Amino acid sequence: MENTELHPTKARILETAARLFFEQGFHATGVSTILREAGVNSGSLYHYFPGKDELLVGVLEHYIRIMRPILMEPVEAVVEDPIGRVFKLLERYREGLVAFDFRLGCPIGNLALEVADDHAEARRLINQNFSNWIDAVRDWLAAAGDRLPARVDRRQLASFILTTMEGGIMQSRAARSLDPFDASVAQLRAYFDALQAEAAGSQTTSPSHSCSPSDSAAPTRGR
Amino acid sequence: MENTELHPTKARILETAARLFFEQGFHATGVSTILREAGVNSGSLYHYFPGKDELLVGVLEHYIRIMRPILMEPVEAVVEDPIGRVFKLLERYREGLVAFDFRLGCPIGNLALEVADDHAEARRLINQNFSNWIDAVRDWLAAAGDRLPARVDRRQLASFILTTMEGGIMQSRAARSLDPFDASVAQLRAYFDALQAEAAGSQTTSPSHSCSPSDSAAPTRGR
Amino acid sequence: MENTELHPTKARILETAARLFFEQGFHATGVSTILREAGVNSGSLYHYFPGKDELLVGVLEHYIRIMRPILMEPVEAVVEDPIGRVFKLLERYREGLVAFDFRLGCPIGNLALEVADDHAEARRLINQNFSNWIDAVRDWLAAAGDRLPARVDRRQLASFILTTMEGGIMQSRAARSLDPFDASVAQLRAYFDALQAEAAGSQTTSPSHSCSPSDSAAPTRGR
Amino acid sequence: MENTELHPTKARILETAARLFFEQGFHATGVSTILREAGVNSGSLYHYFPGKDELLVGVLEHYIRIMRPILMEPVEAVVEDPIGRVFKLLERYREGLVAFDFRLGCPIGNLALEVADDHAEARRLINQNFSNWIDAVRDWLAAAGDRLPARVDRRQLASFILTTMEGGIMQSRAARSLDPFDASVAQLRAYFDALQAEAAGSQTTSPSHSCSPSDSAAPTRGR
DNA sequence: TATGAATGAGGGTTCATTCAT
DNA sequence: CATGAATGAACCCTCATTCAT
Repeated sequence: MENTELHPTKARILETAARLFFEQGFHATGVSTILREAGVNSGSLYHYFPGKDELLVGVLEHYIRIMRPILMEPVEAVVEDPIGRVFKLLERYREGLVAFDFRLGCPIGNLALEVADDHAEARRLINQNFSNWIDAVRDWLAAAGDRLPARVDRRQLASFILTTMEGGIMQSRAARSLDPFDASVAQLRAYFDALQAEAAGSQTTSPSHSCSPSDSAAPTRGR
Repeated sequence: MENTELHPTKARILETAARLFFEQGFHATGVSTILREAGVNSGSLYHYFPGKDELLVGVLEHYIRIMRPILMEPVEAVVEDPIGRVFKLLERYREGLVAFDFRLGCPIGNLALEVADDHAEARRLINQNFSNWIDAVRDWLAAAGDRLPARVDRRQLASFILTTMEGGIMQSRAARSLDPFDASVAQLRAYFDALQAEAAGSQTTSPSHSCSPSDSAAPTRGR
Repeated sequence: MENTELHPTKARILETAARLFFEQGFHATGVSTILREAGVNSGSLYHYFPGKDELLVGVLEHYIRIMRPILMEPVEAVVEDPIGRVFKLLERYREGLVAFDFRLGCPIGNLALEVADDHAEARRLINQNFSNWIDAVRDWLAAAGDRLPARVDRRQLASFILTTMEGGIMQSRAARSLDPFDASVAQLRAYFDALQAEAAGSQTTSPSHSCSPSDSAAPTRGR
Repeated sequence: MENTELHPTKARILETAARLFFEQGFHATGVSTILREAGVNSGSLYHYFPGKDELLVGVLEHYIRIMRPILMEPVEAVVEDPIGRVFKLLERYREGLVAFDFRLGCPIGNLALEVADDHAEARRLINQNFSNWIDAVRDWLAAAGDRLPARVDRRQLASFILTTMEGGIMQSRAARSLDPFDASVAQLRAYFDALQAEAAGSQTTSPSHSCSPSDSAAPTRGR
């Protein structure tokens, strides 16, 4: 569905740049590498993008377009339970860590720390990516209804989930081990358990279909 | 105390490189910039370091040396309460965000995402930095004794605190706002409250000097 | 009246290129700039002109076409006296210097020094432009009849007037001041006065309607 | 004498750039050509000059340094008569036209029309070159004493000589013929004759050692 | 005719590094 | 140890031009 209206060459440039920025970082990726791997020559790239910075902007807009279809919707298709979706999403990132041998994490997180300061528009779009991610998760949390205490701000909690993902991935990449990621997710799970217990305690209705700690997406190895 | 045994030129190179890698990132910092700002010339740099990569290694070792004296010890000097120290430390990073207008966060976190994949030794040292950070916090948590449930792995929890810091900073830099950082810290605080409540519930001893949620370092604005 | 038979697109290309070559020089003007400012695309330009060099040729032919209508004829319409026309023409260039803040001078002169060596056809047309300019002024001088000494070659003198204009403009642009131009014109005026005096001395007829030095177009400031 | 204190590499870059800018113009000369012909590689050039623009500035400063030793002093060594020096100097430029087959003229004049508008510092130095040239000639004219009328501003007249040279060269290059240059010099000579006649007429002393028109450096062919 | 995507050589410049002094 | 000139590959980008539609 993505890039439907885009010129194929432009789409190829965008996808190649996205991949390389993800794999190597923005500064470490030379334009010539993008050109070679996209099978395009320099003039064409600069026909579509004024410069490397604008290509970065294009990549970040690309991520905004694809986030829901390739990240949230697959999770929603597989898991029904709102809170289950949260941990399923985290599991996806966990799988990515394994699949790419800890060398890749979250493309937005990488760019956030590398380029945000110097590129105003890029920073804005990185923030937009984060914001959309949080909003999608917040919608799941909202769907959890009274299974979470009313006092808990759903958007703050969603932001905390993003925090857990990004912070967990950062440590696991450095450690080349799932342990830190799993540890963080386990603690988040414990927090959710406490929240659900609190919500259940302050209610008259039956605390049905709770997510038990035991079906955690992240088995807390090394505990 | 750091760099006591270092040649002053080497120390100047190291400190300049550390600052510039922090401010601009590793790839975005040219060797010539380091030379200019350190007031040395290339021959001197390459006398002390075989190359830019090894300079990065030196910087990361430098961070290992200074972490406790400039990060943990000041916190310990100001706050006595073990759990209070955790949130005081987070407050330090919060102050850094404000002081540098959201353009600087955690130097190790930046490098972790930018260079970890390609530099084996750098990755190892980044991990060592994280590990030392976690161990220091774990020691504080251990000092909290039975104010936290026995079932909670102290090191896992310390790692989760690092996760909260790094993930919160990443979002706040992108948002150029304290809100995401504060939101994450507020959720962490809520988790700690739950843990302390649980620990207090399963005990006969008096739950003295608990850190109440109200003295949070991070006012949860925008909730 | 110019470009009557030209296709409007071709005319627009020509006028835009002429303006940009004048403002920026030939090499400093990119084809893409011409395209953008003329509102055409590359295919159209290369439909009308085989390349940038031929566009230059077209521009020089364009100048040949417009020189008399926009340069000589307006002068002739305003001034009747043949010698007066010479200095009126120089005054026009003086006004151009002021109007464009010394950043523009004579379009042909610019191209003469920049491209004449490498473009045979361009050099020929630049020479043709100079030649036409000189011929027009020679006609004026011829109309002055015996007010100038018979021994003076009218075409040589006309060439010297072109020399004065080009050399004066070159210096005034460099100085960002009218002084050098005015100085050169003042000296030329003095030369004309001497010539007219000589002619008057060797004649029996009345020295009517002489151009007195006092109505000089170029007030000799800074003398 | 020039470049005595300059590093040999820097001097070679400067001389090569000066020659190429002269032969091809500033924009038409690629940095890579300068590097190749100077036998230097890019890093070295940028070690001495921040960029191509500053190299241009260096070249113009170079011209300021060498103007008197290679232009004025040889003329002074050969010709004693002050006014004779003026026309000897013009003869030198005439010889240059012939020697380089009308493809080279005055390096400063070329740059004046090509780059003056966009490079503030270059424009200033071009003006300085012109100014120094004029001052040197003015000194000769001053030495002519009462052989020229007192009413004639010596510096204005010197500027007019520069004008004659630049305007004459421009036309001769376009024409690939000495005729325009010679024509302009012939007219200038006629003007000088008139001035000297005027000066002689208003004096009691004998008009000794006048430069007669017949010993003109520029035989007025094609008259 | 018009359109604008594609071409690829070359533009000026910076890079990390080496090495003679 | 220090100096700073030298190296040349690589950087991002623009150039004039071609060509399929």
